[in-house]
Amino acid sequence: MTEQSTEPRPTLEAVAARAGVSRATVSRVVNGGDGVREPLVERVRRAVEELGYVPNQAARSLVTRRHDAVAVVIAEPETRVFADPFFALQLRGISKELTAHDSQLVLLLTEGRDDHARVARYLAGGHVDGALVFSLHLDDPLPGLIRGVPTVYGGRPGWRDGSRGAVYVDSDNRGGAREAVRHLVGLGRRRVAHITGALDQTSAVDRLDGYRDVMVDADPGLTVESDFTLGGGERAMRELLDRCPDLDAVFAANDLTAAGALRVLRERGRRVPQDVAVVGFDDMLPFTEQADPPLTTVRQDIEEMGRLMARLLLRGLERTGAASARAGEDVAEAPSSVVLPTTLVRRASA
Amino acid sequence: MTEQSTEPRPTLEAVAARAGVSRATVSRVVNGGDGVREPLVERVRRAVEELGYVPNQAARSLVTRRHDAVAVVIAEPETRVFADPFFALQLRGISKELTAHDSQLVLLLTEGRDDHARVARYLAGGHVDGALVFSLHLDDPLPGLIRGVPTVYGGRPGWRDGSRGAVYVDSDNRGGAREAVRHLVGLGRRRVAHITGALDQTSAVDRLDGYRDVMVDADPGLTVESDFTLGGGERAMRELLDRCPDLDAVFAANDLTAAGALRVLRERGRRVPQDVAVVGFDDMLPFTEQADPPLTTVRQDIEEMGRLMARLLLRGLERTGAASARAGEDVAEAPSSVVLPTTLVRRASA
DNA sequence: CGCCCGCTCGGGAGCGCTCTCAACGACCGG
DNA sequence: CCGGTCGTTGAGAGCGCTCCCGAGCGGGCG
Repeated sequence: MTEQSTEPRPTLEAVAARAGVSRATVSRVVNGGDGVREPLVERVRRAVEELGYVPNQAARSLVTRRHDAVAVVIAEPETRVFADPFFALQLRGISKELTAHDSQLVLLLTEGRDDHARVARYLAGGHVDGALVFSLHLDDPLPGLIRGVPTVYGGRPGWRDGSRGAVYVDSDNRGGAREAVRHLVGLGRRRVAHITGALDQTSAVDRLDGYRDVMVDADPGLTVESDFTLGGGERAMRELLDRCPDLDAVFAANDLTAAGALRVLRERGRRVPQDVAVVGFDDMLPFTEQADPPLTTVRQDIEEMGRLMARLLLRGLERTGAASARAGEDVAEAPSSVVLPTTLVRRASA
Repeated sequence: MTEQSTEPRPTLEAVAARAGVSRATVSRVVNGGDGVREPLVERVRRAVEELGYVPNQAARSLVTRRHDAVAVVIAEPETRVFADPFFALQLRGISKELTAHDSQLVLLLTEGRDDHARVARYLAGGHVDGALVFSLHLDDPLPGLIRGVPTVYGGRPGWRDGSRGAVYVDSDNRGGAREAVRHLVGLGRRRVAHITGALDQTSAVDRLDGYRDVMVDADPGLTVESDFTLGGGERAMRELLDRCPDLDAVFAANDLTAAGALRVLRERGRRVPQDVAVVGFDDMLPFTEQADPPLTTVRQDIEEMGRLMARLLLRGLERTGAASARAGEDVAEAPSSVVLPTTLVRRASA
């Protein structure tokens, strides 16, 4: 392992001495250089360069109370998270946005219940400026434990009392589901079934609601609860076929579920899309394109969701910290939740 | 967005006042309580509890020069990373181990070349105690830029000069490949082809070497270069079939590539495994189990790799920082690289 | 009985930085 | 020509913590 170099890193003091100015001046230059005359700026810059000076973040945080770091909390009791590229893409979007604002990403993965306390303590400890939280489940205790830390949620939190002012970024799950089902109906399908996702997640609930919006008088037997997994999709599809052999379309809560459905349909000798049309949700590439037949699905821009979450949080932080805002300047609005549109991607399965 | 509470967080001083002791004593209790008599410990603990005191990490780091944080660097010029659960699982292993040692995980994703400098600067800035680096590509400039930060690599770094003492954790790619090919040979296959991974990654090179170890005199035409992707696997399989129509087995550098191969084989009317046996690499679940036919593949324990990387790094840090080690106590060995075994998982495809 | 040692505890310095405030010129208007 | 003002710089305090050192106090041993 590469060893830690023992030579001490240069301090502000050292740079000041070398440049022949005071610590305060060096500090000013390092932090943008406002109010320092050009020749001095130049001299300080050179000294910084020569000494390879890098500010000590700990010392800085100690006085500024800013950390230039944001926690990303992924409460993840199940392994499903890692079965699709959802979080990876989201992280990527978040990372991009944070990097652009010189903020670091502190990743907090939880393992079971006890861990929630740990995460809450960490957040309360003021190590980070804010938090981005993926609250997957309706009964997740975490949101209740987070106090005093600006937070943006990924996906609408499922609180009974109407998500009391929480800021979140979500896809238009309900609208997307509606579009998917309308598409199936537009194809002339009348017996449109729905395989739900795990109904302790708002995304699954919203997609189910979207389905119901269009299929107002649908046979309740055409809806079967599942869990967003491939195996779950298979099981659900078998149950549906047994119960309603005359169904002519399936709207699955996500692509993985749709994949399970496709497999069972083939197994039972139904042709897709001739006998049964299938629509998924997510547009999980390259899987959807490579499926047999290529899957018609509802696309959501996952990376953009991540980017937006970060942007919302950072904007909120700026606002709070903007004591220095000039009078007369518009104070930025408190950020509010955003619901991103979805688009139906038509391929061969419906 | 939940607003930042403005009431100031209690300091050591406040706890000391409440408990009627000095700052130093509170500090001792907070850091383990050695050398403080029981009744005092109790009183301090209660004061901490009542005030909800949480140590200010910035202040602490300022003097201790420890951060209890480790950077995870993912140099990721391609999107392949997010197509399989590789990094997610690795991260999970890392996270588990770090959590157990009260360390935080700072995630650094890079976007293109300029970002390497940013990452290097951050690491040099002494924000973290060490780094875990996934150095995917042979020509990756990052390892050269990392100075003075204890580092453990994920996967053998591909330096020409023999990886000069770098500590890494890797799977036994070569051995795993050998086992896979031997299995095919054991099945009576004589024309065993290999679809390589992206050969600018050591894992791909090592798997190719493993293949060659067994197929010493193989027709060079049976090896075709690819890139670890599904589409790449398809292309490679087509090329192979055109070139060597008589092949009776394929060892693909990973499961995704194998999936592409399976698809093309079906398309061309070859039965798997009767006409052509196929083995993959990774055991990427649930995909391998659900493939048609279920894929025989070489499993590597990705999560364990992550955990091990973190453990190695932390052990190295302890060693360096263990100035307080009692004389006579064995000084821990400098950690050295670990190569994890792989196992062949036999399913239907070979 | 006295001395010395070891265990507890508190005092205080200082980690590297930011930020306020005062000092100092230069410059402008009256 | 002088007072006021603004722009530029430096001095110094202090963020919350750790850790060194020395004071105080028993207790064991000679």
